[in-house]
Formats: sequence, C-alpha cells, structure tokens
Amino acid sequence: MDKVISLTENYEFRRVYAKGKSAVRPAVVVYALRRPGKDVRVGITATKKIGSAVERNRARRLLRESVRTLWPRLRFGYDFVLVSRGKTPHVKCGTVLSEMTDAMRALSVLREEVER
RNA sequence: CGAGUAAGCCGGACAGCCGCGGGUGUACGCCGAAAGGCCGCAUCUGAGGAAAGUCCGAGCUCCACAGGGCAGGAAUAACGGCUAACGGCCGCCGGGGGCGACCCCAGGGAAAGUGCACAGAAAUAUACCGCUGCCGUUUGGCAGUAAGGGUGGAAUGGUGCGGUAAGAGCGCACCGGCGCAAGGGAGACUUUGCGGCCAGGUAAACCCUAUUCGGAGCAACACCGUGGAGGGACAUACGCGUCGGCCCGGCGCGUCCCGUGGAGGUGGCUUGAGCCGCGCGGCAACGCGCGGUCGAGAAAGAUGGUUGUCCAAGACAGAACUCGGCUUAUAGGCUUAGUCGCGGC
RNA sequence: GUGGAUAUAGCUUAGUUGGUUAAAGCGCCAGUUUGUGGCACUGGAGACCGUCGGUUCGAAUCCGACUUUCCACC
Repeated sequence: MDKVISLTENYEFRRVYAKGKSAVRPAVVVYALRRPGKDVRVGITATKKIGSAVERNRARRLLRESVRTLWPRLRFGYDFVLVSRGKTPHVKCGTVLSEMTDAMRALSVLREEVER
C-alpha cells in the first residue's frame, strides 16, 4: 500500500465535498473524509478560475509534488481532495508544502501527530 | 556611427539527487488454467513556434446518392504558375504610399436593370443668380447659354488659343478617358498611330458574369461485451413459484446457440502529401534524384521538485486523430542582404 | 469537436435588416410645490455605440480580424 490511488469519478468528489472536513489556506484547500479500508486516495482539481492551461497544469503539479513529499506521514483510510486556488500557480513549492502540512495538521490526519 | 527595410533562425544552458508518462529487453518473487499481468532493474525517449483561435483546405471514418437541366443558398474574383487541395504561396500587371531599400490593395461587371444620397435650382436630368438676343417696358415674358457665382465628396472631360450676340469639343494644340488597328508579351497589359467626344458615384446595396461546393465528425467508426430486452433448440425427468379446491395441462426459473447492444474495455493512435543533408532544374513558390533518419501518444490525463554554476535574468504559452495554410499573442537575442543620412580615408 | 447569440448613458432596453438625426424608462442634478420630506410637475447633464482596421462622400448599422459574456448539441 505505497502507491497513491487517484479519485476519478465525479460522485467521489461530491461525497468528499459534502461529508468531509475541510481546511482553507491561501494557496490550497484540503478536504478529508474517513472511509473503510486502508487505502489513501487523493484527488486534485484546478478549475478554469485558476487561469490558462499552463497555470492549471502548474497548480496541479505543485499540489501533486507536495502530496508526494507528505505521503509517508498521512494516516490510512482517508479520501483527500486538494483544490487549487487563484494564487496557487504563482507561489513556490515550499509555500504550498508548508500550507498543506498546516492544513493536514488542523484536520489531524498526520500519523505522527496521532501517535505522539 | 546612426536611422530604417526585407528574409531566416533561436525561444535560457549545464550538472547532481528525488519523482512521473511511453517503447524495448529481462532475473527472483507474487497473481492467473493459460495467454499474460504486477513489482523491480537496464536502456531509449517524452510539448510549441505558435501546441492557441477554429477562419479555410485535405486525409481518414460513417451516412446519403440513377443521369441531366433550371431555380435557390454559400464561398471566391486582374493575369501566369506552384500545390494533394485551398479563400494559401510565388512571380508579374494595374492602382496607392515612401527620398529610398521596400511596403499595402475583397483588384470582375455601373453603355442589362432596380435602388440609394445632406446641401443644392439641378445628381443623369435639370436654368436659381448671372450672361446674350427678341418682345414688352412697371414688376417682367420667351428663347439661347454650363464661361462665372453659390451647394457639394462629386456639376455635363482639364488648361490655353481661336470662335461667338453671349456661349459651348463648335474648331485647334497638349493632357486625361473611351474605341479601333499595328508592334511587343505566355497573359493581365503596354507602346505607337488613327477616330470622335458619346459614358457621375455606390455592387464590403439588390443584382449580373465566371468558377467551386452532398452531410457529419475520432465523443467519427470497428471489435469484445458479465447484466438486460428478443428469437430458436433441448429438457420438460426432478424441485420451486404461478393459474386452481385437486389432477392433467400451460407459463417462468435451468443448459446451449443466434442476434441487439447500456456500463466498461480494446483498437483507431501515430511512418507521414514526414524530417535532415547534398546535387540538379526553375527569377521564385516548388519539383526531381541520391543518401541518412524515426522525433510524445496519455485517458482525471505524463515535463515537476530541489541544490549548484553561468549569462543578456528567461516573453507568449501545454499535444488529445493527423497534416497544409491563415489569423492572433510573444521578453530578449543572433545571422544575412539592400537603403538613407553624417563623418573619415 | 461543432454551431449560435451578445456587447449602445450609472442600470435596463430601443435603433442595426433597409447608411447621413443615437430614442425611452429608472437613476443623477437644478428648480416649482410643501412647515420639512416623499409623490407630482418643469428643465438639464450624462454615449464618440466592446476594440482595431477596411469599404464609402458619409459607418452604431456593411465587411474582416480580435476581445468579453452566455447558450445549445454530440
């Protein structure tokens, strides 16, 4: 269980939006929903509000890179949805990573925080 | 040296580590009846000049379609060539702009017809003022006249001389336009000569002429297809449900085959009117020959992160079936060839 | 991928087809009325018609390119 599974279908995103908890930071919004099983699944979105195709790609890549760094610390059995915001493509990767870590801590889905 | 013109090119570079998509090869292990797949490793490879807008033209696929004409609709518009084709490109002609290199032009037809237009007397048919003649003589009436005034973007070809009552291509010279003939050119066209003055603009107004045009789009389309609707065969031996109080009997549940196809999957999917080099033909677009080469192919959708060095400190911007163009966005830089100005030898 | 519509005063719309003057309502400003305000009445300002270019004597209108917003179909 060491590979990120993507959320694909629209109903999965809707379920996380409707029933999950959220944390908002200037460059990222994190939704998290507990579900049965040990898989961790992640969905990344960038709407047309973000900008052109280049800017949307940039936002997605930053979020994906951040979640790759953060991956070993996540608790099992959660669905995550990461939403990019208008600032996301114009920000450095370290900023996204720290904001995402902060949001995850606020949702108490990081493994080390629970074990402590 | 400065200014400007045209054509072409580049679109941060290099290295280390971590990570991602695809192709090929493959050990152990795991899954699977098998084919094969997963994980791992090695190796090769991985966005653009516009990938964009979707404005044109094609390939490809499916649908429709006996042949011909008219009407209607859309697009294009000098001429010659290039191209698979084009509304594209090249050359050239005509017109316009620039001192020049050079640039720009939807550039057929207004003597087929209709419509339109402030002002102005009048816009293709006309006399308001004026000028001249005659009549009347008080204002005036009739006729001639486009030289002048005024209006307008445009006023009966322009300028000058003659001519005339005053005028007028009425006559002449030059210029402009039109027609005819001859010479040149592949042609648009051009040069020369002659003729006579007949002909306002607008067709990106209707229209006329010539040419071209069937429709839809990779979410096309083809194949597989648990479930579901349909048809057939077998078994109707057993069991269950149903019609019924019960029996016989009928129907459904079962197996196999045919066929339709929702979800899903696979193909279409990248080797092509390809790219690079050399030679030849052509003013050029381009063509021909020879040699070399393979440069993305995903399916929630791959190029990112970080560290270091360098410089001019990195603009516009991300493939989604594929090509040929057009249009639009674009920091900065490089190369080549002309032009103009200034200075020096 | 394909097709269509939209842009006009601060706001909501006419005018566009068929060329020469941009009209209306609400709002805004000033005045009249009223003890004051509203209502009512009178008057006024406010637009170079999304941007750029072209055709024409003349363009909101015709033509081309671009931009914005919205819609439909597969």
